[in-house]
Amino acid sequence: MSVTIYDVAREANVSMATVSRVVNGNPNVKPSTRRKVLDCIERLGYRPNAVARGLASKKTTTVGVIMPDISKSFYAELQRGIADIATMYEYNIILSNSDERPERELELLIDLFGKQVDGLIFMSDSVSEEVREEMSKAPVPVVLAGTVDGEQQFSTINIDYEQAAYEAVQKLIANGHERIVFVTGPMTRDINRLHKKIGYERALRDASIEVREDFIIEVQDNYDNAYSAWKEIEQLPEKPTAFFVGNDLLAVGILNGIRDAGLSVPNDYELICFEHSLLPRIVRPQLTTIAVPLYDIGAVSMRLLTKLMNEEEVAEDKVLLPHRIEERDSVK
Amino acid sequence: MSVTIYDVAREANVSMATVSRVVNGNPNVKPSTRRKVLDCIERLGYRPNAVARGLASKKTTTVGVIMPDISKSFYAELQRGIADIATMYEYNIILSNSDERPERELELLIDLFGKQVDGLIFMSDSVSEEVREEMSKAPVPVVLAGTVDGEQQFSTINIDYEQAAYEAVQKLIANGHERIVFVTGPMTRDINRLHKKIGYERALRDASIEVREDFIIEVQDNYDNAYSAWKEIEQLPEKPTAFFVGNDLLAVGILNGIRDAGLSVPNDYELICFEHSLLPRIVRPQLTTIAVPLYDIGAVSMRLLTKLMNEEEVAEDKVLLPHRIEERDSVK
DNA sequence: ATGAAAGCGCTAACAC
DNA sequence: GTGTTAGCGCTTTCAT
Repeated sequence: MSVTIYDVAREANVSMATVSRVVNGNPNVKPSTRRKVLDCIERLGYRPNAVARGLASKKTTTVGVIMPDISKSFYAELQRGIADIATMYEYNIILSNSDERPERELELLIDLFGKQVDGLIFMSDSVSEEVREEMSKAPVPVVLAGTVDGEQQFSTINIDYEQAAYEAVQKLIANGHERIVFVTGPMTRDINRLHKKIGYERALRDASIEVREDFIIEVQDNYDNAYSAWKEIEQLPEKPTAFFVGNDLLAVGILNGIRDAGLSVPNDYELICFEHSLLPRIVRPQLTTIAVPLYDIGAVSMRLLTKLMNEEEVAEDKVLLPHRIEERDSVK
Repeated sequence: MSVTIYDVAREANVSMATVSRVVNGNPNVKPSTRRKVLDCIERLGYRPNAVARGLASKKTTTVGVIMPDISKSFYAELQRGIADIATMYEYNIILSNSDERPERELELLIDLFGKQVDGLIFMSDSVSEEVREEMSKAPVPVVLAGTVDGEQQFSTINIDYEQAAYEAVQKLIANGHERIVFVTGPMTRDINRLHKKIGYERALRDASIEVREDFIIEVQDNYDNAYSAWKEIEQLPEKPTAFFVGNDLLAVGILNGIRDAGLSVPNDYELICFEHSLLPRIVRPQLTTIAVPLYDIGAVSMRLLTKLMNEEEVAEDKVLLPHRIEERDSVK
């Protein structure tokens, strides 16, 4: 077996309580004793067992993170923000992918609470009823990162997606466009249905432009689908002149569709989208976007979670981080 | 306090051992008793405490994963493969980023072993001496995923980078090129110095082409640096005619440099690179690449780890997965 | 400043 | 088939 606190105590001729004190930096230890203990720890190669510590102290210094899919840059970037702050406060992260399946999300919540995480960060594109219920009786603090909570029930870090969408579409309108197609991921997602779409419609209405259902193109959230969607859009009886796209991957699909058809952005079509990755800077023309501070959303979420776990006062637990429009070459 | 196994036992008029048995699916329980216990569990809302279980059983059903940076698509994709197999075998994952700093890697190893993970997957671009030493005395199985171990000491899942590089360069040579630039991330990384570079050189030598140091361009591993590197390459006294690039992000940097200078791929230059993400399919022209099965590397690594953790026999613990050349439009 | 002792919630012999 | 009991390795009162 490996060396325990008890072995150290015996070796140093002190009680395990004293060893525990020096390991935990408790000041109530005479310097000479501390040195002696430290010495034995070193010599025996003692490493505290975090599981035993967790059982005794009821703190695991571990937080759970549930997200749809780490292989999507949106979440990977958020995760990096979360992880850096977690490191700073000395928490580990148990990361799991839900693929946005509510049953799976529920399973994971139960699993992670069972593992006694000290807190949880949850990401998804909607909060289902079962999930809401389970999170309501969570034994530890929960914060939603980059995730829309219609009920405003949980602590949440986001940007104002609706307003951002509004501004993007407004920009297109200011450039003289009236036939603006909205290309979006599944409308089953609250973020699309309740925010991006609403912002799009509000901008049109404020400019007295009719909202046309056939100008709202819903696709599965991947590059190939967006690329094929272009063919559908090409057939539209009334031709659009501009695109507002829900994210950069879809936007590049549309862009490539346009370009492979021998047409040009921004001459034949202007386009603006949300920015979640390097893509908008990498393609040609570079895309004008609404930059989403993903890393910051993750970092702020984790910071908030640390406060909640420490039972510190928090001024505001529903925060909207600023976004900005990144002017590049897909809009004149 | 929350409900414990003891509460359930009392409520069901059985011993905690029996409750433990039904919770763990031990068949030595009379069906009627099982039903009664299950009923109380349901009624009291009992959830097993995984920390206590871990302390008693010495198994945490948690594995540690150390990687340089989850926000890089290379690692995110690997991680997805790891995570899916982990889910299948009911392990959780503690994920942490090392930024390739050996001190940090060491810290994380110690931290994760302290948390009593049942196994560990390690990724990095080199295995430093301290890290090697710590992993050698690991209390649990370790496997390296997508990570070069010069000493062949640890279980490892990889592709044959050297051979892949060889084939890529050979392809360029077959197309008549003699002045082929190798653009690479830092040579401090074993994978670049010991594999990709060697494959490049071997291909040249086998074709009796001189290896020129000024044709090996080392850059920091990001898009902007590759983009600027183009300007440096442009100044080369002898002009290259083709590029072999260490990864797709760097390749796109070079590609954009070329195109923004008004030149064309594949007409003015041909280019081939390793493929780690969607990028090669997304840019125009689409890039000819060596496809690396990242997801599979992750999945196979995790599968191997499960066997090791179960002390099953493993036929081979150093595996090279197949790679293939993906013909697209950056090579004629 | 230090020690003794009682748990934390569970598993795993072992006994019946 | 079920109960008893001794830990797992630590933290945390409470004494001293």
